[in-house]
Amino acid sequence: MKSTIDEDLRAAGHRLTRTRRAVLGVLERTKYPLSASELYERLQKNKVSIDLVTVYRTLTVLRDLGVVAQIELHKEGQARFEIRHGREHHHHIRCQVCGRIADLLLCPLKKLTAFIEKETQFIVNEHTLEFSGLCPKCQ
Amino acid sequence: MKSTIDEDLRAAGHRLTRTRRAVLGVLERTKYPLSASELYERLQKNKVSIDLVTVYRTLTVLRDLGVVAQIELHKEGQARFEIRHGREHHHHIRCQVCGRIADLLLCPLKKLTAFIEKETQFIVNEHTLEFSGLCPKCQ
DNA sequence: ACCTAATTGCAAATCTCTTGCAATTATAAA
DNA sequence: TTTATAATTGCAAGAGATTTGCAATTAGGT
Ligand SMILES: [Mn+2]
Ligand SMILES: [Mn+2]
Ligand SMILES: [Zn+2]
Ligand SMILES: [Zn+2]
Repeated sequence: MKSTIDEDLRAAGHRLTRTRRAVLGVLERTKYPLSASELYERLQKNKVSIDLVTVYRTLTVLRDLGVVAQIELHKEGQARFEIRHGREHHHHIRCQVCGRIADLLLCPLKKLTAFIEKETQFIVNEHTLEFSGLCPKCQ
Repeated sequence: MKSTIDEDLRAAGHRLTRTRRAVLGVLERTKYPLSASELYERLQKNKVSIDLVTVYRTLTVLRDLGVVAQIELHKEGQARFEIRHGREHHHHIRCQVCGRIADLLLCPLKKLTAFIEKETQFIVNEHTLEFSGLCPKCQ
């Protein structure tokens, strides 16, 4: 039933290279979604030399495979990515002052999605749900 | 109780100029959120000559005043704006094929917001909720 | 009419993300 | 192992959206 990331990549004709392993490693170790440039910085700290372009291309591949999720937070101007493989679908809240992002381990949109499909006659494939406000420290 | 857009602008030390009136006019007449460049094109068709930079600056002012809402749809890469003043808070669904955007005249997040505030200790100020899928014509 | 602050246009800069292309590398067939 | 083929990567350049600097214009109040 469940496949490994390596299997997912190979099934699509891709390879799990050293650089991809490094990108996945950083994402696995981080508990909130990272932007491409943040990821790039962390790789450099880890003495892993990968061009920023390669980070983007890697994220595109992993996102298209469904291994990582692309998340766009309100007014951030840059996409963020986090591991999706083997994790529960969830949403986030972001502090407008310090930028801290916390997971919301829930999704309340099952019923609403069915309702919207009936009302609009659209087929709903995706949704984004994001909150922002003030974290405990910044209040 | 209710203020006019003109009053809102003046209260903040701004002026309701001809160009701002033109921007607001286009937004009033359009039933879905427009990007800055779309707005710019429509102004040109209306023989209103306003620089794209001015469109951006106008939208920033109106957004900060709460007169228009800034909406970011998943993977669109550009912000959209629609009149908020005097309208009900609501959300949208976008067709992944033709790009058509429809209003969803609902918001199911009152209770969830209270729950999240209790759970995370954040104060929630904003949320974004967006759906995407296939519209009836593109299925 | 005069003063001051707000507004605007134009050019240039930023930021994020993508593309072209040649060099490198992984994988598997021969 | 050698060879062929396709995937991967880096570097330079390009694109698209949005912002900034600055001088010229304009709106409103006194
Ligand atoms: Mn998360
Ligand atoms: Mn709307
Ligand atoms: Zn969800
Ligand atoms: Zn809502």
